[in-house]
Amino acid sequence: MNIGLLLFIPSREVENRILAAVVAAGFEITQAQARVLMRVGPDGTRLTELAEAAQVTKQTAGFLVDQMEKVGYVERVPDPTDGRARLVRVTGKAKEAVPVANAEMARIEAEWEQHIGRRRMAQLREALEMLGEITDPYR
Amino acid sequence: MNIGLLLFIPSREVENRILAAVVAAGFEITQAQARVLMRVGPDGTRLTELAEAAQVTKQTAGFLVDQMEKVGYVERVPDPTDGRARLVRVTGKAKEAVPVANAEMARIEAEWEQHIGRRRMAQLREALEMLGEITDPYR
DNA sequence: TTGTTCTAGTCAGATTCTCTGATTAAAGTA
DNA sequence: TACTTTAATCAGAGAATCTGACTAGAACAA
Repeated sequence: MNIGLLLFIPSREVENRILAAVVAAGFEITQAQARVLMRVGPDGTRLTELAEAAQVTKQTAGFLVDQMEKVGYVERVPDPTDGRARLVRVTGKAKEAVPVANAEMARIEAEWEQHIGRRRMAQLREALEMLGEITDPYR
Repeated sequence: MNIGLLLFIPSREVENRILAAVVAAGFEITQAQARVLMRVGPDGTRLTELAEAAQVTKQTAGFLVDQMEKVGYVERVPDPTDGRARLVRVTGKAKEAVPVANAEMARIEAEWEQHIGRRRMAQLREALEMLGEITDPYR
């Protein structure tokens, strides 16, 4: 079976479940917004970088950041090192969602480990980490 | 690092590259259409099943099948076992894209194997196949 | 057989996401 | 200074997706 599909299925499972958990906890956020939000670094990240990391155009990233800014999940602050740029930063409000997401993620990982075993789970993660080195445009 | 993201990145890489290869070969198809098309079985598949497998609503699946039908990649035939249903079938025209997609997939897998090694590649596939058992709504 | 309920698919309408192309302002460079 | 590049935004359009309502056939219960 096609490894692209094999990757896609659990990837979507994780996305769906984490989003559902976060939304159930009262946060108003969409999948597309979350994909961008996930890529915001601890000290803020430029829009252009976000766009590249999330693999969308700057316009799309800007659109999603606009929405998240409106509901207060991110803020834009001037970049002190470059007058043209602004840094997108995650606010405290959005950070409250992190433990919710982590809890659901832990639940999923536990289920998976239950099914495929601890050894294979570790191998899966190792292989994926390495693949990230050549496929993640963020690095 | 979040395993959802770790899965998402290479998954999108595969999608992007296969789509690009197929489009470059002269086929007019989109990512969303391809995701549905991939799930059509050898003897045809009902729209409802396609929707479930591709994790979209019936309306969305219908919309995408309409488009693919217009350009001749699929056809709808009555389901002999159920007067309400119709089977979506892949046409010969669309099947011509399969070797193109397979070739690109092979190229990607070779690159990956180059980077992570044959053993890890096999472990990755094994783990993903097993995960599919509990996460693939098609099965 | 005859209702009643369920299922497959479609229609209508709206929202969300995403893109291409053009523009502005600040940096970098010759 | 003048030219080129870069970060971000504006404007407009197209693609993908959804919710809700509907039709026709199937399944089932009395």
